[in-house]
Amino acid sequence: MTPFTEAVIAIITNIPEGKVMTYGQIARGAGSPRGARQVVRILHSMSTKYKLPWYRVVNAQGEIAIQEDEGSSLQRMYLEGEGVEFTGNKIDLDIYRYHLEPAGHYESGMPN
DNA sequence: ATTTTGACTATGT
DNA sequence: AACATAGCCAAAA
Repeated sequence: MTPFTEAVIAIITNIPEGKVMTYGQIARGAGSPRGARQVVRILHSMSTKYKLPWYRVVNAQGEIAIQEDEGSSLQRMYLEGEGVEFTGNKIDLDIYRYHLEPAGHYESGMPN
């Protein structure tokens, strides 16, 4: 198990309900900026074994990346069940994207 | 060893 | 907004 794989699993596991992340975003967070397709493979092979919320992962356009015969309607059902709203066949990432906690994010403008 | 294959993305029309 | 193209990179063939 590579560090990258472990990081990907950890990140996906931590996506909260009602939020989504993109493949590329996960890859970057796991330390491989061009590893979106590797994230796909990991999901493909580990999603059941590690009980990952695979359905909270969408492409960079906010669309479900799989085909109907692969379970796209199930994915949409899961997401809508968590309150994620679709506009057409897309999700508004400005609203539903989950941002990983950046390194330093303590209040910068906290009045004292 | 080389080629093909994706649940992808950024970029340019 | 929708489509094409070129990168991408590990696993499978």
